[in-house]
Order: sequence, then structure tokens, then C-alpha cells
Amino acid sequence: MIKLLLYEDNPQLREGLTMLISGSEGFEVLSAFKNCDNVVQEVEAFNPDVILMDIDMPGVNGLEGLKRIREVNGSVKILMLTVFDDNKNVFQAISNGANGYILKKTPPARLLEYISEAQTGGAPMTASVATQVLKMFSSMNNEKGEDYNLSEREKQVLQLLVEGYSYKMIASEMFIAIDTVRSHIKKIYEKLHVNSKSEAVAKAFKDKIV
Amino acid sequence: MIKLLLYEDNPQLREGLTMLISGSEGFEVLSAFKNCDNVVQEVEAFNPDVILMDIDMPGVNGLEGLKRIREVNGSVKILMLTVFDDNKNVFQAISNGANGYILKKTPPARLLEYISEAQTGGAPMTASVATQVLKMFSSMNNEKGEDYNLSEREKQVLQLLVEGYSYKMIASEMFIAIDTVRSHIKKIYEKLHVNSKSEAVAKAFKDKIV
DNA sequence: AAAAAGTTAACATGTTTATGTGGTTGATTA
DNA sequence: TAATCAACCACATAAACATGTTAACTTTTT
Repeated sequence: MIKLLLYEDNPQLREGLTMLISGSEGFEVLSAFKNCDNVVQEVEAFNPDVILMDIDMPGVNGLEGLKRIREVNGSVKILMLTVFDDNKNVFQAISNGANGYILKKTPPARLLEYISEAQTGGAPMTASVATQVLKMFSSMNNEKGEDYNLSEREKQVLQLLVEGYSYKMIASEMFIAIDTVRSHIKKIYEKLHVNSKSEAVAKAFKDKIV
Repeated sequence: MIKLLLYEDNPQLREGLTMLISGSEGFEVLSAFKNCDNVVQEVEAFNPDVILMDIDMPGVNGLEGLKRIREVNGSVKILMLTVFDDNKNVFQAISNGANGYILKKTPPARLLEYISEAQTGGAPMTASVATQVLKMFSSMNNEKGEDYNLSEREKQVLQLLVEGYSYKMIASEMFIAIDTVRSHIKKIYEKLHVNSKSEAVAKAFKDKIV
């Protein structure tokens, strides 16, 4: 039996969702509220498995409610409900520890699946929301223009440099002579267009070589 | 009618998926291949709407195939198929422009939905995969844990170290004696719990001090 | 098969760092 | 007011690093 709390300001939708969920085998809505004004106390009192949280509510809204809950409870699953797949809200919700982000137009059967998935550790999200997430993900990640053509061995050496190994330690770690380490490093400097260990390490991070 | 190409090395699964998809109203598998060796030519020849791409294939695997397609075609929708929800592969696939990432155990009916969603611009992913994505998302966005209590002056020195300045250059840049630079750096090492320039630089990046 | 690139290694020379010990000054805090 | 801390400076020594040259051998590419 999955126990839920519901936060939704629209009375019709609140009633409808409660009826739908509580009327389904294995689901029970413990209580439903029209805003998050006392969300912390309510969550503590009812100790639900999953919370359905509308984003747009008068008073304390869903994002703020999410934050408040996460300050005291990191384990309850929270599914955000919204009418839009709004970029900004999605980002906010994810950063604040929401477990999923689904649209209100989600068909009832699917909604119940999503709740189950959230309860078992999944992060259900509608495809349109996932699109936003993926866009953000790839935009904030990498551009990594140059390749630098480091050979395998050179990458290994650079990796160890980054980890703070001295030439001597690298030599012993890689079973080669210290002079060979020097050779590799010289080559690395040429390829990265740097001339010191620190610069190489910095570049390795910046350009995500390691 | 959604036109698909299928890449999957397992003959049974390949046949099964082809039968399933082509046997469904509104879907058509144009062709199915057991590896990505000629993926670019095939995609150009068939011009599909959606591509189902297995990750693990002999020869050119799915991730490499994805990359090759994206080099010449940014619009075709590509859904990655895998048996696991493997962290590393998910990351790779997303970075390389996959439109969705679904598990092979996905029930047939749901698979068809996913294909439709991808075709209309969504990014379907199973809840378990989404969990990985969200974890990565919030981990790369986190605030630095420790503060390390670096003084203003120490931060400046560290900043210059990261940029590859030698002690001498730092001294002249900051209008202080080289021995003072040493003092600062010693203090920095203590505070960061490191004992070499490279480690300090690496830590500066990792913990977003600079 | 020839050319190019990668890996290994040695030798030499000068520079830079890491580390220790010592100190002065001025501002903040207990 | 005494103590603490940040910022400053100096001298000394051993270790680590940067740079140059040379060269044998292997693998990959052309």
C-alpha cells in the first residue's frame, strides 16, 4: 500500500485525484491540502511514501514546499505536478531534490504507474519534461573543442600528474624509467601548448581530458 | 507512419522487434542491422524518422554509431536500447545527442509509445534511467562542500598558481617578495591538505575554489 | 616498403619548488 | 591588554622539474 499526500489548490482536481488514487488497489491518499503553508508538520504527521505536489499554488507554492520538505526529509518521494513543461521550474525542482516531474494531463493509469515508479526509486518524468532536462544537461556540459591527440601512454601520465604524482612516482607506477616519464611529459606539454605541470593539470580539467 | 531503422546484434531480438513494430498500426521498420559498421550510409539511404540503437554490439557499437550519425544528421531521433541502466553509458549517450534511453525489458506497448514520443520531440526514458540523469544533474550542480577557509590573499595566490604562474611571477604580479609567496603557498597546502602544486591546482578545480 | 608516430631510455644543465627555521608588523579578538 | 592571525620578509638545502640532445625499437599509417 503506497501512502500519499496531495497538494493541489484546485478543489475539483484535488477531489478528482484523491478519488482516483484512493479508489485504486494499493494506493491511499492520507490527506490532501490546498497549499504548503504547513507542509513540514503535515509530512511529519502523516509520514507518506509519496507526495504529489502542484507547482502553482497560492501562498507557499510547490517549489518552496519541496525545499521545506527536503530540509527535514530526504527520503520521501516527491512528484511535481504542473500544467506546463516549463524549463525554469523543471530546473528548480530537480535542483531541489524532486523525484519526478509530470504533467497534469497525464492519463490516470499512467499516473498510478508513475507513483509506483517513484516509490521504488525511479524518477518518472514525461517525455516532454525529459527533453528539457536533456537540453540543459548537454548545454551545461562540455564543448571540448580540441582533441590534443594525446596517446594512451601520455594520457596515463597526465592522469597521474593530475593526481599529484611526482615524476619518480609515475615512473614506478608505470614501470618505466624516470627519463621516459620526462619524454612523455615533454610531449604532453607540446601537445597542450603549455610549459609547466600546473598548466597541464589545469588544462586537463578545463578541457576534460581527465 | 513512423519509419524506423533498427540496430541490434541479437538475431532473435532483432526479428522480434521488427515483427512487433512493423505489425503495429502506424509503424514501419525500414531495415534492421546487426552492427553500425555502415551506419552513416544506411541512415542516408533510408532516411528514417526514428532509430532504435542497441548499445552493446560487436564491431562499431551503439555509442560510436550514435556519434557517427550525429556528425552528419542532427534531426533524426535516436533511442538507445540497453539491458542495464548503466551510469556511464547514459552519460555518454546524452552527451552525444541521444533522444532517449530505454531498457530492453520495456513492455511492447510502452515501447511503441516511446517511439511516438521521440518522433514528436519528446525524450522518453525509463524511470530508472531518469534517476541516473537526475543524480548526475544535481551532482554537477552542487555547491562546494568544504570552504577550506582560504584568506583573500591565499585565494589570489591559488588563482595564479592555477593559471600556471611560477612563484617568481606571482611575486611580481602581487608586488610581494617571493618568500611571501612561499609562505602563502605553504599555508594553502596546509588548508587544502595537499603537498604539491599539482594537487592544489587539481583540488582548486574539483572543489570549485577557482 | 617507406614514413610517421609512439614508447622506451640515457646524459647533462640550469631552474624552480618544497620545506624548515627564523623574524616584524598591524588588525582583530578574547 | 594579551593573544591570535594574516601578511609580510629572509636564508638555506635537498628534491623535483624543465629543457635539450640523442637513439633504439615497435606499431601504425601511407
